[in-house]
Parts: sequence; structure tokens; C-alpha cells
Amino acid sequence: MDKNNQTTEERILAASKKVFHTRGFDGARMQEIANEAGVNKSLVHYYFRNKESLFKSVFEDAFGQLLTKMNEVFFSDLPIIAKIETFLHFYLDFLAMNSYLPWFILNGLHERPGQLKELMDRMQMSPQRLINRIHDQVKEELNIEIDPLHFFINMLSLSIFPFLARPLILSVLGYSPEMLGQFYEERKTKVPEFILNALKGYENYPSK
Amino acid sequence: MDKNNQTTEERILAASKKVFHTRGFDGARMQEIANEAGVNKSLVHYYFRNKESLFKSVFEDAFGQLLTKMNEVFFSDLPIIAKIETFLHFYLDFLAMNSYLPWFILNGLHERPGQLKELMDRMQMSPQRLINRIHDQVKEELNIEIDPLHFFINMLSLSIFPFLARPLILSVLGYSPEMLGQFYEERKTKVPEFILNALKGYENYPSK
DNA sequence: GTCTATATTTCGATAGAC
DNA sequence: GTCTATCGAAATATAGAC
Repeated sequence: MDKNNQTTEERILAASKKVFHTRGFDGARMQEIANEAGVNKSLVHYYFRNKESLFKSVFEDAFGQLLTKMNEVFFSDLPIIAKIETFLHFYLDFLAMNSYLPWFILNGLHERPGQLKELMDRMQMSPQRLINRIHDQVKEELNIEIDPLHFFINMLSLSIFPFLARPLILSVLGYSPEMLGQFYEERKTKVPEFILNALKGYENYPSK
Repeated sequence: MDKNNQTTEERILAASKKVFHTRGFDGARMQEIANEAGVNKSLVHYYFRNKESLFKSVFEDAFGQLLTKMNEVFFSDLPIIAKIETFLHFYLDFLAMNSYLPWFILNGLHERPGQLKELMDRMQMSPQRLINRIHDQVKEELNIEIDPLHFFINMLSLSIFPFLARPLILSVLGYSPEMLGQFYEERKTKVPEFILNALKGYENYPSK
């Protein structure tokens, strides 16, 4: 225990998150992590053998958070509409507070594919089951036939992309960070509205 | 002129695109570019002074393609619905043929913000004008009041995100590259359907 | 556990012969 | 224009004292 009531290991891990999240694997520097943690470079190697394994810790922590909650929501007993609303509410809220995570995760998967195999197994995630569950429940409760994968990807797209596009919005649209925060705040209501509207569109056709 | 009817400079540029597009700036290696072009490392420096300026050429070429077409469509004389359909059709088609571009561009903006200032000026792009144009035209023709920025970002999200998430779909969902291609193909009809459905949803409220 | 010093590797860039 | 050889600057990783 020392500064800030954290062990040295904890401070290094926290520093790693900060650096990896914003810079990715290739862009991150062990020196910057050490500085951020207020320790020497060697200590980082002492606790986490090398950059690779340190990154793995950080990556799995981030990705695990998102997967866990997703599973919770979609395998719960809620009606499908409530699931969608709950999921979006949670996701948009969580992402607004961790707006660097989407880029970090996608970039991690891009730079280092195969990062996941083990993690998925360890967490007993079965995305195919999740997708099937959505399909069945939509059919049962709303009496419409949608392609669940496209629908699921649509939800993710509308939630996640605006965070990936932050540099685009800032530089191309010339937004200030404050305006951007406001924009993300607005999406918490706009996105569910958009998605549920689209669903109603499908609903009309078969029932009339 | 030499191999493949291309000048050496052209071959180096083509090789650079291939490497930068898939690896980004940080991940790209001058050596790999040289190999890919079938020349020596020094020649790359001979034609393009350094890595930075080489990247700039590649980045501006990629981003320019997307911006130009976007401008063309949204400042045309088409009705708004046709614009949306034309835009989506073009974008989904173009991205399916250049599925690495979204990651390359967003990653480029992330790694090197400020990459754009000059380019936007040179191209006389005014995204704010484009957004305003959408707002006015939707109001005029469809008689509904939408937030044009959110709507525009929604279109981009649904078009672009699935390409950013390719590693996710491949590894998490266990898709094969063929299935992924099929998935992108399907989106050419699914995405316009989804977006126009959502618009109809808004249309109902004010008119009833 | 923590530090200083240093080894090792990788990579962008240049010098100079042809 | 194109090549070989090499420099010099990071950046990861380790050795070894305390």
C-alpha cells in the first residue's frame, strides 16, 4: 500500500488502462505507463512480464465488462422491447463515461486478432445463442420476422460508431469537447427513439 | 515504366496503400512497403521523402474519395428520399469493395488528428452546410422536424460500423470471410429499409 | 520491491557507389 | 534511379546494486 491507497501493482494497471485506452498497443509506450504510475520502467516489467501480457490484462478487462452486461440483459426474462431499451440505456450511458473504450477494443481486435478465442470460452459466451434468442423473442412477442444479426449489428452501430468517430466530429464538424458531450447526451434518447421507430415500420407490414 | 505497366513511383504508392490501409501509420513498416513494391527501402525515401509524407498522400486520397461523393449526392437536385437512397447505395457498395478504408481513415484521424484541416479547405467542404441542407429539405418535403446531425450520424453509423467491426464478426461470431461478404451484400438492402422505416415512424407523429 | 545502468532489437533515414 | 551498407534514434527488455 502507498500513494492513494493503492498497491504499486494497482497503480501500474490503472496507468496502463489510461495509456492503452487512448493510444492502442502500437502507440503505447512503456515509459509513458511508468510515468503515469509514478514508478520506474523496470517496475512495470517486474509486475507484468512484458508489454504483450500487460496489454492482455487491460484488453480482457475492458471487453469483459461489455460482454458481461450484454449477456445479462439479453438472457434475462424481460420482454424484448424492454431488453432493447435496457440494453441501449446501459450501453449509451456506459460508453458516454468510457468514450475511449470502443476505439480501444476495435483497434485491439484489428491489431491483434485472435485476442479473443480464450476469453470467449472462459466467459462461456455464445453470441449465436444470443442472436437466436433475439430472433425467437421478436417473432413471439411482436409477431414479425427480422434478421436478428442485422438488427443486433444495427443497435451496436448506432451506439458505438459515434464514439469511434469522435475525432471526425471534432475536426471535421469543428465541435468543441463540450458540444460533443452534449451530443452524446442527446443520443441517449435519440437512438432508442430511432430504433423503436424502425421496428414499428416492420411491424406494420405483416399485420395489415 | 516497367513491371505491370507501372512506373516505380506508382508501384510504391500502390504498395503504400495496401500496407497503410491494413496496418495504419504506427503499424506500417517502410520495409514492408518496399517489399510489397518489389524495390529497396531507400527507393521509397527517394520518391517520397519520409513516412509522414507518404502517409499523407495515401490518407488524403482515401478520404477525398469519400468526401467528394458525399458532397455530390447531398448538394444535388434530387428529392431527399432519393438522396438518402443514392447515398446509401453508393456508400454500401463502395465500402464493400474497400472494406479496410473505414478503419484506415478513423485510425488515421485518431493517431494523427489535425490531418484534415488543410484538406477540408482545399476541397471547399462545409459539413455544416451539408447538415443544414438535409434539415431544410426534410422539413420541406416530408414536413417533419428531425435533428439532422443525429440523422446523418445514424446513416454513417449503420453504413460504416459493420466494416470497423469486421474482426469482431469474424472472431466473436466465428464467421468465415465468405459469410462476411454475404452479410455485407445483404446490408445493401437491409440498411436503406431500416432507415426509411425509422423515418416513417417520425412522420406519423406530427401528421396525426 | 525499487532503482540505475545497459543490453538488444527494431526501424526510419542517409551516404555513397554504380 | 537503384542498390548496399550503415547510422542514429527510439523503445522493449534485462542485469545487478541497494
